[in-house]
This record gives sequence, structure tokens and C-alpha cells, in this order.
Amino acid sequence: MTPTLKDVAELAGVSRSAVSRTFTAGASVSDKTRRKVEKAAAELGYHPNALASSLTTGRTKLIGLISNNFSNPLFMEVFDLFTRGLQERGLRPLLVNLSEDDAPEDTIRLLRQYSVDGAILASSTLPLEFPRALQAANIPVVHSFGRHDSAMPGNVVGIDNVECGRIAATTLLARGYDHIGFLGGPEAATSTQDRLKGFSEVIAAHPATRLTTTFASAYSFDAGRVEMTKQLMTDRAEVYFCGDDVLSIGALSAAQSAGLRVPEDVGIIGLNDMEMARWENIALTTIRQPIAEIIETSIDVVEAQLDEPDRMPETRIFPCRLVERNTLRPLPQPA
Amino acid sequence: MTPTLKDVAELAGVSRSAVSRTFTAGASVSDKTRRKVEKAAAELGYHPNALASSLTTGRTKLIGLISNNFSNPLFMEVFDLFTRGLQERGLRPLLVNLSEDDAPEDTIRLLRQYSVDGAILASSTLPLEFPRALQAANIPVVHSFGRHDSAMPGNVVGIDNVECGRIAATTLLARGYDHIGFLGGPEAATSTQDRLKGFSEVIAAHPATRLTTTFASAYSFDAGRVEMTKQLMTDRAEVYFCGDDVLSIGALSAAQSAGLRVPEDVGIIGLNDMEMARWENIALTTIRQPIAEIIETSIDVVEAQLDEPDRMPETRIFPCRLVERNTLRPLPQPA
DNA sequence: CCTGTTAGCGCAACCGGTTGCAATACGGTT
DNA sequence: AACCGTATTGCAACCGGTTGCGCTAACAGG
Repeated sequence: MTPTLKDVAELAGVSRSAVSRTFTAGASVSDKTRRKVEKAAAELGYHPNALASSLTTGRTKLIGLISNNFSNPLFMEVFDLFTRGLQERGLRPLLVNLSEDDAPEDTIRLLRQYSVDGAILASSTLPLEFPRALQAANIPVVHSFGRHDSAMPGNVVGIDNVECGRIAATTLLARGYDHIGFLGGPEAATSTQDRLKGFSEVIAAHPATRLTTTFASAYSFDAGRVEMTKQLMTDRAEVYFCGDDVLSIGALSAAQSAGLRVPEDVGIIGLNDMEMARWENIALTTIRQPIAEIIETSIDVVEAQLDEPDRMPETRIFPCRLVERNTLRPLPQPA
Repeated sequence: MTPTLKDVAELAGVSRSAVSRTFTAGASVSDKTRRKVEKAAAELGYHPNALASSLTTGRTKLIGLISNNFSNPLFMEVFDLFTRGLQERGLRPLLVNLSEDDAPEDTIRLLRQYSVDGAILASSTLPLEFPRALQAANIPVVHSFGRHDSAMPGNVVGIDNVECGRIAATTLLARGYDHIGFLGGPEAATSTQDRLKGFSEVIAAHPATRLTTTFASAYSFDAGRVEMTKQLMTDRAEVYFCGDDVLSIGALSAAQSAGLRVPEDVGIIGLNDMEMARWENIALTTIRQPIAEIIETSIDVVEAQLDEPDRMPETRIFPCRLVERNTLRPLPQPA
């Protein structure tokens, strides 16, 4: 059906090697042959089969794009940027949607079967076994939005979650909050643990301030709403640092349903600065994570690893910053 | 590096064919050989290379998942369902992010290069040239959320947009609105045109009712907000039927920023019923599109086409229904 | 014990390309 | 015209599998 190398070679009256060479950059072909081949190829509508050539070259240009975060709207931006970035570099994303109970081995098998050149793990909630296993399986991998793993250093691009926790705590303390809530994402996620660490560390330095800690079951609107509703019925804090923006929006909705005003009755600060955070009917104060840079860098790193498999793993951490909108009480006026 | 058929064959002391056959369902192998092979394979950690086998079988199990809608949060749900559904059937999604200026030919070339078995076009805003071109290129394709094309019948799974327009109009008329706005998605999209058709058709039957028509530049929060703001400054209607839920939420935010109460001062009805529509701080009244069914069916259709390439193209249309929340005035009480 | 049938196996060719190597062509020299 | 060096070219083997076909072995029936 689709024309092959052989068809082009016959039509152009040259050998198959000649055709192959005209389509591989840097190969030695005379202008005359090249012209003949290109003419024949155009005539037949020939394009080389990437999969067949991968057999000998060992390169497929396929990159596994792996995530378990398909319910977080933030990841729409993430996928958009990843797919665009990969496409621009001639790489193709093979999408893998990880369920709760998928084991790393299954993923590795899949990636092997399709001979991906590398993989990108895009998630902050993936167990560290995943990057470890892929790395051990000799698949170039970068963990985006991940945590540096001292037990087995690998490529990580993300943010300093401990520092984010500190920023959040400092922000809240500066606004004079006395009873502060941490409404984290899944307790098992390293990102949650790290943020709590930085957060509680700063707050602990202010003994007069009370800290209440809870965790939502997932990074989702519903989980945020459920958890916040629970909080409101017990001993609610004056302000909550939520695991991420979606969770924050869920919490926001719970507060509003309970007839509370934000930020007058209860404050909320999120993390990520996803598009929705700036929607005017949400206007969430949050800590901005530079996702475009993280993604761009992730692709750079995985690409570098392709060219140089024995490259030292590297960790690239980007700074985050506060984005003020309308869900925290204002800073006290200087006297 | 990774073990091949040959390695397994040598270790098991059988021919390469024997190994190949133990891994292809329905091939003739004795239990004895099968056991030997399986043992050797397990020992080496062998798994067949899907790409290599695709060369002879002509099947890659790769499905192009093509969209231009990476900024609409609804599509997070769409991608989640598509990737899960494909994976369950042993198919692999090769993601393609279409930009405004990508031509169908480029996409076809890409799909050919990777020998995809089929393609799914997931978008309601894609020009009809795309499904046409893929079909003409003999790539099994289904257009999800697309429109039936009488000029070149193809596989289409979606909703009846004309009927949706009618539902919206009927709903608004029943609530006694007299000045009604249509705030559509991109004017060039067939979905927009169809909805307007059904919508204006019903309203035209009520000569006392006034209809104002505008279009947003994209299915996005910002576009909805911009367009609604423009409306509010001129001759605003009592209620707006927006192109989709994201647009509606943008419009909602514009209204709120202008100090208008919804639904008291201005009403809004959306379309899709995406997750966010039921977030309590949004609570959008909307027309529900059964996306899970649409996606499930889309995969069924493309799969059927794989087994039977000359299958007659089919169109599957799903009914939509009103989901009432808080952005329309209530039905008048019967006297 | 012989024969016919069938299941299982391996050989070798093939899928669509790539690439090392030897052979050839070409241009310039003397 | 003979000679040399380099640029092109084609042959053939290979990448990791699949599969048609012929051969062998095993088994059942007579």
C-alpha cells in the first residue's frame, strides 16, 4: 500500500542503499542521485518508516510520557507543554496513564516493547520506585515535579517543596494568622511531606502559633471539599495552606457553602498557580510553580541523556514565588 | 542489551520460530517446548519487541490520539478516558497536539512514519479536512465530538448539536426570558454553527423574543470573559447560551466582576457538564454531553475498523440532557 | 508391523530499513 | 596515457521478529 524504499529505488534506478542515504542526514550521496531519488520519492509519496529504521539505528524518537494525574486540570497545561516541546524536537510522546495499582515492571515492559528512547515521569505523587525502576532498567528517565532521591540519584526537575512550605508559612505569619491549618495532598506523596516539613519548621519557631494538620486523599476538587468540610465542622483554623490549587478551590467551595466569607472568615493559600487560580470568581492567592520552565528543562535533560547515556544524573530545582490575589487577609499596615 | 528472540532460542535449545510461536496466540507449539521457552524467557527477562513484529504483521497497536484542544480542562477528562480505554484493549495512544497552522498532510506523514493502526480525532473544532484527509489516506479514523459530513461519510461519534441548540432555546423560553443571547464558540467550528441553527430555529418561532448573537474566539475562560464583558457594556441580554462550560465560566466571572448577580441579573447556560460545572462556587446550569459513552464508542468504532478495514463508516449520535444548577432563573410556578 | 494422519518443528525468506566494506567512478596530476 | 586519491555506489548482512512450507516424529487404526 504505502511505498517502500524498494519502490523508490526501482523507480529512480538506483540501489536501496542510495535511497536510504538520501534520507539520512550526513550520508554521502551525489547531487545527481539525490535529485533522482527525491523526484521518485515525491512521485510515490514516499516517507521513510521510522519504526523499521529504528530496528537498526536503535532509535525510535518515542518518549514515554507517563502520569497518574489525569484528573488534575493543571495537567492539561502540563501535557500541552510537553507534547509541544517534544514535537518541536522531533520526538513523539507515547502516553501512559498510570492507575493506582500499576507496578513499575508493567510500565517498563511496555516501554521496552515499544523501544522508547526515554521516558518522562510527570507527577509529584508517584512513588520513588518508579523513577528508580526505570533508571535501573537503563531507560533514560527524568522525573518532572519529582523529588531528589539521595538513595539513588536520578534526573529530577522540579521545585524545592520544603522551601515552598517555608514561603507559605512566612506569608501567613506576616499576615498575623495565629491558628494555621495545613491541608495537604496525599500523605504518602513526597511533595506533601516536604512541604509540611518546611511549613511546620517555620511555624514551630513561633510558639504562639497553633498548627493543625490534615491531608486530602487526592489532588482533586472533591477531596479538597470533603476535607475542608470536615475541618469546618471541628476546630477550624483561621487560614489553610492547601496541597495545590485544585484542592484549594475545593476548600474554597466548602467554605462558601458553609456561609463563610473568604478571606474575612477563613483564608486559603494554594500552590501551583494553575490557570484557574486567576479566574476572577476564584482569585486564589497561591505559590507559583514555573511549570513551563520545568517542562522545557525536563525535555532538555532527557534529550541530553539520549545523546549521552552515561551522563551524570542531575537535579534542577526552580524557585517559586507568592502570587497574591484575594484569598488571604492583607498585610497589616505599617504604623 | 535487552534479550532478543535469538537469545531465548539459544538458551532454550529451540529454533527462533518456536520462540516466536510461543508468544503468538493460537500458534502451534507443544507444551514441552512452550515450557522450555517460557523458562528461558523468564530467566532472561525477555519480552517480544512490538515494533519489530509490526514489520511483518503490519500491526503496531499504536493509535494516533489527535487533538487541538489542549487548553480546555474538559479534555483532561477526555484524555483520561481515552488513554484508559485504549490501554485496556492493548492499544497505545500516540499523542499529537495540533497547532492552528498544522496541515493534515503533516499529520498523515507522522502517522504513516509510525505506522499507526488507526487514529482518533478528538475535537469539535477541527476543520472537516482533517477527518477527510486521514480517511482518504486509508488510515482508519474516527472523529469524536465531530460532525457528520455528507460530502464524505466517515466514522463520527458525538452529539446532535442542532438538537442541543433546540434544548437550550426551549429551556430558556420556558423560563420566560425575552431577550436571549447566543455566545458561541469559534464561529468557524461546525459545532457552533449547528448549535446556533437549532437555537435560532426555536427562538424564531417566538417572534416576541429577541436574539442577540456573538462568538468567542476560542473555547477558553479568557475568551468567554472578554466576550461577555463586551456584551455587558452594550445591549446585554437577560440570559446567554454559551458555547461550552469553560466559556460559561469566563462569562460568569465577567458578570460577577461587573457587579451583576447570577441568575438574578443575568442568566447563563453552558454545554458539556464538565467536572468544574458542578463545583459549588460555579454551579453552572448546563447541557450534559455523555463524554464517557462517546469515548467508549469511539474506541469501539476504531477497533472495529482495524479488524475490518472496508467497514462502512458509521455515525453514532448520543442524546444530551439539561442539568439544572444555579445559573438560570427558576421555572415559573404553575398558577 | 505397516500405513495414514496430524501435530510440532526448523529452514529460509521476508517485513522496511541501515551500514561496513569492497568495488567503481571521477577529477586532477604528471 | 597512466596514476592516484577521494567521493559514490551497490552488495550483502543485519536489526528483531513472523510465517509458509516441507520434514520428522508420534500416534491411532487395521
